[in-house]
Amino acid sequence: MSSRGEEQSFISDARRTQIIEATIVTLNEIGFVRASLAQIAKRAGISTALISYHFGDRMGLINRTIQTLIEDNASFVLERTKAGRNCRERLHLFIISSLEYQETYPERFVALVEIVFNARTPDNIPYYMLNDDNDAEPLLLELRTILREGQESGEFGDFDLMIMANTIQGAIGEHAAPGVATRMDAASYGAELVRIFDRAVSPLPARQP
Amino acid sequence: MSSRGEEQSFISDARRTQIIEATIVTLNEIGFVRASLAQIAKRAGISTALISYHFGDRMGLINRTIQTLIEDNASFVLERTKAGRNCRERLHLFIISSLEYQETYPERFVALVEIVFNARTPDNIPYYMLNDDNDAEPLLLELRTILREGQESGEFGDFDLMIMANTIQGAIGEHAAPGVATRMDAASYGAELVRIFDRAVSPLPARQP
DNA sequence: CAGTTTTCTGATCATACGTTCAATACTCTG
DNA sequence: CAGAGTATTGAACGTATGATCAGAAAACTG
Repeated sequence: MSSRGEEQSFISDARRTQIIEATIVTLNEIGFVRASLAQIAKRAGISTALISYHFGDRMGLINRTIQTLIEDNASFVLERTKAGRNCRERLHLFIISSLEYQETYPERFVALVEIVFNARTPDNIPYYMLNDDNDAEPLLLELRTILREGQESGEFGDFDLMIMANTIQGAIGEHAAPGVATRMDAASYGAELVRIFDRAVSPLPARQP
Repeated sequence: MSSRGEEQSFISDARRTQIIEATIVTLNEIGFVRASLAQIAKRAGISTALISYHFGDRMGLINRTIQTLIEDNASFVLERTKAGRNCRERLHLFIISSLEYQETYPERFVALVEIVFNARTPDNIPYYMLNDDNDAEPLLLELRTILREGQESGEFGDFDLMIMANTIQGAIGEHAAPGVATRMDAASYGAELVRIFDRAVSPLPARQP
């Protein structure tokens, strides 16, 4: 193989995941701005040169890390969501398990936020401004699918698909931020969100005769 | 006065606002991470030393900038919101004018996001994790007031005040991010949000006899 | 165990950053 | 218009950063 070990390899996969985990911890503790290669290397107990060796670039490391975080979050939520017997149930599970993920892996969620709102693509486009048609947002795509199928089956009423998906996503993300909400456990918060969006999504009741 | 011109002064207020405006433009164009004093100074057509002279610290500049942005946004929205004749109308105006602000001053909104999600307090606490009981979030406070008064007057139904406020705030913020939504004008997006939260907030219809 | 490849480090480099300071220009005021 | 206070600059400093490289160490292979 080439001297630059950027591509897949044998045992060093473990090293790479170790470095990524150290990156996540560092991002959570001191944030994107101060998460230098030196800080990450110290936390991983290795030299900074080794990080460059495995990921080539600092940007390479960041990209792999956010990829890991998104896949993690997505598989957690999707696994629990697919147990739903109908669209309404799947929407409930989507909301609840999303909040459960935040509560279970808060450092991973913070790391994800740190990258998404700090990093920019080589074209200088912020991650949080990125077009979402690609597969960088599997959860948003799943959410839209649930909503669309619910509309098609008549389970849900009439609303703008994209906007409702964004709104639900925003509500879930907002749970992490504000002080009061953070002090509330995910289950209670999730139950209330379910109540809110259950009404928002359901068909209008038949007009009284 | 002291040789360090950090406090209020005569004509140099203009300089300070000029520097703050340059900071906003820079944050919008290249983001928080790359928005160095040199870049800001270049855009303002002055030296970096002058920034330090007026704001003491880089952190001082950032704090003044975010303060300006929050006040700007708040006064824009609050001014339009108070025209509402009842809580429902005020909620509508709150949502619509918030989106209108984003559409009218996109670079200010981006700058606000860049700071909130990048900067940390001297205690290493991310801004987006800050407790919201203080006056750093005047719009969130207003939103809660609207919802509370609506509940007290019977205009609105039963829901968790804090969570509903967070949800609405998240929905508004989310408008800026996703590709599809960004390509939609604020008025249409706002109208749909109003529709969604009108239902979420209104009292349950009387049960059929 | 000899040879080859992969993994890893310490040292080094250029660069960019925020901050400081002495010196200069400007703007008032009396 | 002199003199005092204010505004502004260029240069310099110390530091931290990401990247590079030659070479050591380890792991693997035959």
